[in-house]
Amino acid sequence: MQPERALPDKEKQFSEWYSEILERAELVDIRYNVKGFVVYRPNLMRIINLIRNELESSLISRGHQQVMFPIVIPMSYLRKEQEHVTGFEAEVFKIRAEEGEEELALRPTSETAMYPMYALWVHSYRDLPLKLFQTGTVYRKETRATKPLIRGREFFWIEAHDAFENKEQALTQVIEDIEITKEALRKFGLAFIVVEREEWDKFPGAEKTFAFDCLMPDGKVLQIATTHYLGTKFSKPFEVIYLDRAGEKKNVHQTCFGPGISRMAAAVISIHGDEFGLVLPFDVAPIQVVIVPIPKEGKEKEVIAKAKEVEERLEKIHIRTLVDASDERPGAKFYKYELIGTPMRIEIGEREVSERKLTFFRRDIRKRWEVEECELEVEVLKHKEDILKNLTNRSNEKLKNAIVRINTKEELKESNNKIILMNFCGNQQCAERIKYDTKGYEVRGSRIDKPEDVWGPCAWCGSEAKKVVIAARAY
RNA sequence: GGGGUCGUCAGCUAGUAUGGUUUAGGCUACACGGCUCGGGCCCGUGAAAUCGUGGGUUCAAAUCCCACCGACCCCA
Repeated sequence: MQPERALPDKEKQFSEWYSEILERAELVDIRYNVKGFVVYRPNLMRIINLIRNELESSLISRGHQQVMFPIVIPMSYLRKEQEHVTGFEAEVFKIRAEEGEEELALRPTSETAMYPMYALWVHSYRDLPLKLFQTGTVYRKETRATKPLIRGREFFWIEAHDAFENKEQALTQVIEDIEITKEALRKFGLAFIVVEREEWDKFPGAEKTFAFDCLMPDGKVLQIATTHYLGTKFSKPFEVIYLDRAGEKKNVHQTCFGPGISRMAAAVISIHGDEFGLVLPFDVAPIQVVIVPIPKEGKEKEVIAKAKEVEERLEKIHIRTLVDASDERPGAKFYKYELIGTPMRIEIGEREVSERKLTFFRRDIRKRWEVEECELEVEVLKHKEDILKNLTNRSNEKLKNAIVRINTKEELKESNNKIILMNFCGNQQCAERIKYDTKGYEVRGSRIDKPEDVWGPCAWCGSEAKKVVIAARAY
């Protein structure tokens, strides 16, 4: 082992670790040289597509259909809902209009692109619910420092936009969106908290906003998905109206759900990774098992034949397998697949062939062991589960240890890289003071996955607390 | 919006203070050949940089000056 080639310590120097892993594992290339825009390389796209498929099939199995809307939005559409424009206009990329044409915006999100069409498509309660999603990029002209996959001016996500007859149905959808996200994050082994955002911190134009936050290694939280109840705030200006069973005109109640694919990838990379590179659970691993043949002079054929045989057996049980028979040295291959996070490795050399054994290696714990060849399938499937369990436990543990309860201003000021649980008065001014006086702690909202009862006065201002909230530094 | 730091092969960089023996050097990666193969071997050879762009000063500019472009950081 050559320590000088290991990555920096993830916990101590997260930024350095993150930049290096993105480059070394060939995930992104930042040399495109436009602020906030990076190139996604094949190793990243394969992970991203697995995340994307997971979410898309989950949406489809719950009655959504896929669409694709234009990337440009006429400014007049964007301006139809007042709070919405106000929230986004500053960071919209505009395409200057030619003489006599309308100015266009690159979509910062697609409500105002989609809802004019919804108005044309929805006439009757029979057209509802309307559940559509698209996968694609959106654009926001961030002025703050950008970080690949975490804060870009272009990002890749899914947005599902649903329309219902009434509030109850819409709120049921919000719960379903939360379920979809939880399900996916469990497959990725990521710990999370779900919060309802404060009144002033909602998505521009939403009645209610719910968000998923993951804990990054530097103690900041990363919002990786949101779902919003929009009420009739958009259906009024966009006139998305249906006739109900009594023949009465009604505005639809809408929801929108935005799981961030690039941010989920960032979370998987950051939360599971270590000083040797990525650590991927099976469900997001482009290669799940890599077979490294170890040739000895004169025995190459037997070794390769055995490797191929093992590969075939694994493919039969739908394991994404690769035999790396290139002429690099075995050691170089070991490091390479550890760098890109391949969860399991099987080494096959002369010894394995003659003893009818296989040498296994697990990326998450970096341990080797031997099993009888006949145990192959059982062993792989067993460890597939075990790896996910281990990553989940680790990640849950870190989240649990980061959450602390505080009761006073002083405790909050002294907190460092913690997720704070505190009583809160509910005032925006108070939240702004907190952010200003504590080097960036933001009130993220109240947990809905683990609700808490108020146990004292507002930890900041001392007045009566209305709720218990999470406060954290955030990306 | 205000302030700062920095642009040299694909990556990391030496050289810039004091302009001139530097054919702009090294390590990694890359290509070819050899030797190997149970944790990134080793040996040899090669290719690779109009020193971010444009202008200026000078006998002479990567080095000094100006402008622009780009990246990064800090503060509001």
